[in-house]
Amino acid sequence: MEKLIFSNQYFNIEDTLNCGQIFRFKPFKDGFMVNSLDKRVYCVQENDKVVLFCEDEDARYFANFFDIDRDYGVIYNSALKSGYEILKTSAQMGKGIRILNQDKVEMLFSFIISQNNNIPRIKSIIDKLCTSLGEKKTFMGEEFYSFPTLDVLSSQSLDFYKRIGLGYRAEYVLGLAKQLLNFDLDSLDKLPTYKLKQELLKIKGIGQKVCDCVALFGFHRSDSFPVDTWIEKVYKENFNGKLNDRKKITDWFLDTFKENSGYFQQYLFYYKRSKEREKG
DNA sequence: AGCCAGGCGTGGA
DNA sequence: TCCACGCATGGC
Repeated sequence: MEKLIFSNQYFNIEDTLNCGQIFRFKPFKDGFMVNSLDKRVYCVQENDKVVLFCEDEDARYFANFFDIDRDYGVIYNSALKSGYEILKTSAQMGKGIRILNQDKVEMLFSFIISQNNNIPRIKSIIDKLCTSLGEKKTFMGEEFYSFPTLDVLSSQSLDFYKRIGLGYRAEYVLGLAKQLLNFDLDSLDKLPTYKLKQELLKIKGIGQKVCDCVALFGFHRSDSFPVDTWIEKVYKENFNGKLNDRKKITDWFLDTFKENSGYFQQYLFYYKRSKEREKG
């Protein structure tokens, strides 16, 4: 078992997990179990440290997963200095958010499932995918299931996907699985962001918003700014925005925040969604 | 009970 | 090109 220790100055496990970028995690003892592909890491916040436990051979994977080489102080401070009060407030609340480096395939499936759906239900559907099609593994005496392989995903019936609650998205998921079988997503790494998005948009079921999420969470393109119902709300209520078209709203934020867009988007999304849930 | 969720594809103007 | 609409399901 490997133990990785980091400063908590710009690293908070709970905020990083709850800000909507990842769906495969659960509270465990004093911390959280987090899954990615066929791997698992146990994360705990201890005093002024974040401690990660994983298999020895996964140490590098999870160090990169949590984006540990990036200086989030620079990002955080430019959020404070942006001149937008709501962004300052959001950043202060989400100071410990990091943008994870997640698996590209897993992100495509996760976010094609996410459209017109709510986060608890997205989690539940992805969990069903893993428990019914994934491989059973053991970590720290706990059983868990890996994310299914493309071979398995692409050989399911349409009816299977409908049964686990995907509704009209079932066709998208099966189609995605079949298309990815013979496609290497890493080959898109070298493309500029606009070109990467052009490629992702060719997949049926993937529109602007899902495409932006995959570019940000799977390819770490921080010049992406996903606009969903929550962000549209922030835009109108807190930025006094007048645009209605989501693509144009995305472009406005990209033009305003440039390379910091993706990080700021997560601060704002997390803040707005937390606020709304407090009320309810 | 009824509105809404990390939206998208389609068909008609 | 733009817009309105339907869509499956279940969280709240």
